[in-house]
Amino acid sequence: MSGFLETNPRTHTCGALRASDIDRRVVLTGWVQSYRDHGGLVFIDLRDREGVTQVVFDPGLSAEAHRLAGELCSEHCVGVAGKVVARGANVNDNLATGAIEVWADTLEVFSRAETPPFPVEDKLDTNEALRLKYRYLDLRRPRLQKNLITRSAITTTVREYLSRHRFLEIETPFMVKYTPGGARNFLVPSRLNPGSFYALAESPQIFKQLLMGAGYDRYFQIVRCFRDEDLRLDRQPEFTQIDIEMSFIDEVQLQTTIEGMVAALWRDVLGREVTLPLRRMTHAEALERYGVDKPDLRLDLVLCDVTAACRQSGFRVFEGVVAGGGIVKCLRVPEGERLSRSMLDGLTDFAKPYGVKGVAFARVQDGGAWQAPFAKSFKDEARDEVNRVAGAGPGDVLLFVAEKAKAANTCMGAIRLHVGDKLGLIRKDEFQFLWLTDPPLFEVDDDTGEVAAAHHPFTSPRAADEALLERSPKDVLARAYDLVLNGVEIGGGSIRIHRSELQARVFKALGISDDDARAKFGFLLEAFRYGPPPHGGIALGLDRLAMIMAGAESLRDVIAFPKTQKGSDLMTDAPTGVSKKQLDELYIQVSPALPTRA
RNA sequence: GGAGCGGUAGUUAAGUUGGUUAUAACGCCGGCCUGUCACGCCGGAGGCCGCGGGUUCAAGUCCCGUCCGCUCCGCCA
Repeated sequence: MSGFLETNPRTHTCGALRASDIDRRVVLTGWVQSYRDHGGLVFIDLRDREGVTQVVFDPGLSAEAHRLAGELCSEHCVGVAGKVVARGANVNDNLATGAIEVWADTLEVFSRAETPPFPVEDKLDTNEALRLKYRYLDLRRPRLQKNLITRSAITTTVREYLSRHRFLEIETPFMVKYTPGGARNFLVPSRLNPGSFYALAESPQIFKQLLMGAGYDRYFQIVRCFRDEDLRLDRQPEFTQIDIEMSFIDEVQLQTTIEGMVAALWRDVLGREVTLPLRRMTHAEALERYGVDKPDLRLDLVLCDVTAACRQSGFRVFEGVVAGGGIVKCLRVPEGERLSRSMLDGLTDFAKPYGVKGVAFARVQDGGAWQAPFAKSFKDEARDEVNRVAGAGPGDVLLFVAEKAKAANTCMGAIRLHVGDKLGLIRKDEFQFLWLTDPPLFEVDDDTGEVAAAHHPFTSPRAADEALLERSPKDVLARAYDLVLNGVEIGGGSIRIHRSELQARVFKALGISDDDARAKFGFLLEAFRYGPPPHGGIALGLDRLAMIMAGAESLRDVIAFPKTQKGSDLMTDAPTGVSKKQLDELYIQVSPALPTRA
């Protein structure tokens, strides 16, 4: 049984052989992808992560190998030795190795496979739950293997690029002090300190700033982060960041460094050139024109604000919303005849989850008149002004949402993408990068007036806005930036505060008392009493980056062992309950209100 | 916390206004086949219709609940 690999060490992968290898004696290993028994000849497609090669068993060449081959099944793990032969008239153009085949004289079955619960191939869309339960089989599919190979290529290039630019890769703790604010933390009980908990780091933010203080002026880490928030297509509870921090730079220098890395990634991994510098847009412009803080620029449609024109338009629905402090947002869709009545009516249902009551629409006629249910009540001057602001002309359809600003923007942003997708206006082969700049430093709650950090409390305000910290916090803009790619936020960062006087003012604006600040971030504040450098950084979402670069549809497809939307791992069955003994050791009691679990 | 979609053979799906024995394809098992590559041909086995209640003479189908998966809103400094 043993000994095959000793006498027949693997010579090639299953994606390697070409016409130039004809007559060579080779040894391949892999899994049986498919099996075609002609009674006389037996063909198998042998698969490894590099590709597929056809292997032929001819009883005339080796009766023993042919006999063994007759018992093969899908997903058996085998090794074959034999000669590379030209396919002649039987070339298979669908295979990279299609010019040749291997005439095997020796077959070793390393291990047999039970019939897999689903076929190991790309095209079938098997139920996600089943795929996750048998993740190790799912991961055999070429599509997923390609994704993980791409992901590995990304981290290789990142390490090369950053090392070349004198960044140091430094690890920081996962088990950290709980810090309030921001994402919910996973907690880890401390056995040695009963009743006390670590938090799993939601990011290495404070540690990398401390490293700057310590003089490691260029740091990076490809690091796992943990956030106990609800999952999405592009959000997992544990995910990986390319975490970066630099001293003695401003935002443009940092962005230039990151742009260089992005260009290197696209060149090395995808063989595509990225034009630098990347486009920039302010946060305010993004909200105004795209309704979101992560515009997808593969689509040319833009929104406009027609609140002023609607204030006294005669159309009471809009007037009422405007009088109540809301806004009216408009999307101009060219070639509006392609939008059917049922599609337009359907938009109201589409808008509901956004807390929007309705989506109004008007077809613009020759001369600028509207064909719309509310056209009669809409004053001509107001209509002309809307047409002017929207740049509308005959044939266009205008879509309107009138709501509070946040809901109107979010909803119209979503409608823009929805309609653009329906009409095939999104250029799917493009990579549209964008730096989003100058976001507000604070988020001010409309109802309570409470001030919260929009990014994190160490983000520096723009120098010009410092004077507004006390007077008008909502107008203070931050030295922060997001990197957006095709409508996905793939990174975000900021220039940090390194002057304690400024930090104190920001804390004060946030309503954090000196005592609070000391209790929560005391070690950072103390560290920054000892000559911290000016510094700033960014964190890029490796998973999202990999998802886009690999052309994957879900974050799960670029993570080897992802979790379901409820955060469970269907393969290992995590999370599970634990024994009373384990809990006792940690001085933890599970609430009796909970039904007990395994 | 909320909304929507889905769950039928190993897999992917069909299953009509509730009505005989729940279909098909692929896969699987047995047989045949020396140029296939989605091989082909002949035969066969395979079902807790997610789970629990209810309505009904009768439930895969209708109602209620529940579990799981997916997508979204809220949430993600």
